Order: sequence, then structure tokens, then C-alpha cells
Amino acid sequence: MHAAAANDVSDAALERALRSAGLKSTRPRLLVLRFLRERGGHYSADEITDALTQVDTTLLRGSVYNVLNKLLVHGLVNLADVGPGRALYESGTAWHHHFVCRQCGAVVDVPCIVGGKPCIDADLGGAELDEAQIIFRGRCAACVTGVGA
Amino acid sequence: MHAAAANDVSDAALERALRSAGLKSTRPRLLVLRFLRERGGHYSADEITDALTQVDTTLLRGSVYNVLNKLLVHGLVNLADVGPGRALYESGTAWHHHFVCRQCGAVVDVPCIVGGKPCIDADLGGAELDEAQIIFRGRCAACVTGVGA
DNA sequence: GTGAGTGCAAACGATTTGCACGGTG
DNA sequence: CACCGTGCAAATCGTTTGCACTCAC
Repeated sequence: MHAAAANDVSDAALERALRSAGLKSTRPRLLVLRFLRERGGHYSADEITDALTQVDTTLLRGSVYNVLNKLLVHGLVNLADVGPGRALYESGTAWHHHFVCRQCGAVVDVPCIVGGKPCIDADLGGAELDEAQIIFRGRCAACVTGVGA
Repeated sequence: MHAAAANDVSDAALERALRSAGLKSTRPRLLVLRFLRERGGHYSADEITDALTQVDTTLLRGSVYNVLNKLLVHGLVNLADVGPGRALYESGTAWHHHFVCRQCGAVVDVPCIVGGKPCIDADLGGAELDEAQIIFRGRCAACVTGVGA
């Protein structure tokens, strides 16, 4: 499915990932990175903290934020900003977009069929483009069929 | 340029816009709507408040938020969420996207050349799509040429 | 007159920051 | 051993909410 590294959550593999990103290998970082790679979805800093404090009671909310920011800057995780105050983190695997349901708030991954350069026909006036992040909004399939909230 | 209504910031025109959206015409709403239509760009609730409190010292930050939410729900303004804690409002004119400079943080409008359905080739799995909001990230022209920060 | 909208202040949630200690390289 | 990252708590930022009063309709 994904690259092998993305599902290898052994300490050794995680340490290697951190190391090659130029980051020290520390316990909070291993925990956060393992969590995101194991689960494979998108999670808020809060959800991550809540889950990890059950494993390591000394882990602090603030530390999780720090770790996430570090991992983000060094490209080990992605940030999906799907609404005001809704920052979601995910382990960086294949590039994709997000669909946000207006009704139930669910966030669903949307593979980027167009490839790495979606909608880039737009006139950017001399700017250097790194990425194009797309947020689709509407009603998810569950809500349309009445299964959802 | 735009539709006439978008640049007509007379009290009468603004009241008409509010009325036809099913909203009462009140002073804070007129102020906010006029501000966004006059300036024509994207502004945070804070920027709007700071500008308007110079005109009306009784206007409160909280009221601006309330007004913006009301205008948003009733379709008189758009919300561009260009990053965690960076909610920008703009008077709803032509649909467009946003380019965010990683270096200086500038936000630039990007017209949507593709039309109303950008990148909708993506598989949405039975969901109803309302809109696709694209955020481009990179370095703006000013930063590339060294003019910016 | 009646209810929605406002001024106002205080609460709130998410995220950041300062400091001293501990662990990594 | 030097420094980065952490635990910890408190501060900060953006935004929302409760309440009494006012204004639009």
C-alpha cells in the first residue's frame, strides 16, 4: 500500500526517520510519530495527547504541540487545516486532499487524482508554488443517505 | 469590474443587501459590510475591529465576530481559512482561491480559471460537493525577488 | 410591543511561551 | 559535556457566550 517506512513503527525505524530528518530521537517524538503512522488518519493535537497520555502519563499537552510543530517543519507530518481551530495532523504519506462534511464535520481523505499539480493553471504572478491544498466542503455520503447525524 | 452592488457602499445599497439576505439593518452590520466592500480584500476579525473602532468607539470585538458570523451564514461574506488561527473574511464577489506566502505570510487572491469545479475529478464517494477551496502555498513574487521580508 | 442584535465582560478552547531539569548526541 | 527537548505551569491569542438593554420592524 504505502511505502514500507510508513507502516514500520518499530523504534528502530522511527529513530531512523527522525535522524534522517535531522532530529534527535526522544521519547515524545517516537510516541507521536508512532501514533500517527500506526493509525494512519488525521488527528488533532488534543486527540493525540489524550491517546498518548494513557501510555505515558508524564507526557504533556504542550510537549505534544512542540513535537508536532517540529515534525511538521521537518516534513515528517502534514498539517491539514480544515476549519478555524481545526488543525489536524497526519503522517506524511501520499499527497491528498480533504473533504469536510458540513453536516457531521467528518473529514475524509480525497486522493489527488490530478497528480502533484492540481489547478495550477491559475495565474500566480511570479510566485514559487510549493503545494496546493484543497478542502472540499459539502455533505458526506453518510449524511446524504441519512445514516450520519 | 465587479457587479455594481459590490462597490456601491451607500447606506441604501448596504441596507438593501442586508434586507435581501433576510437580515435586519443595524449599525455594526452596515459598518462591517461597508468596510469589506470598500476595501475589497481579505481581513481578519481583528483587523476589521481595529479599523472600525476608530469610526465607532462603542463597537466591540465580540460584536464584530457576531456580525461576521451572521453575514457569513447569510452569504454576504466569505471565509478564507488560510492557516490555524488565520480566519480571513472578504466581501463575497467572484469565487477565487488564495495563495499564502510561507515567507512573509502575505495572502493573495488567485482567480479560479478552471471554473466552478476545480479538481473535482477526485473520487468523492457519493458525497455532495458544495465548494472546493484551494490554498496555494509557496513564496510570493515579492519574496522571490528579495523585495519582501 | 416583541424579538433580534448589541454593548459589555467574562469564559472558553486551542496553542505558545518561560524556566529549570534531564536526556541525547 | 554542551545543548536541545522536555515536564510543568502560566500566559496569550482568537473566538464564543451570558446577560441586560436598545433598536429595528
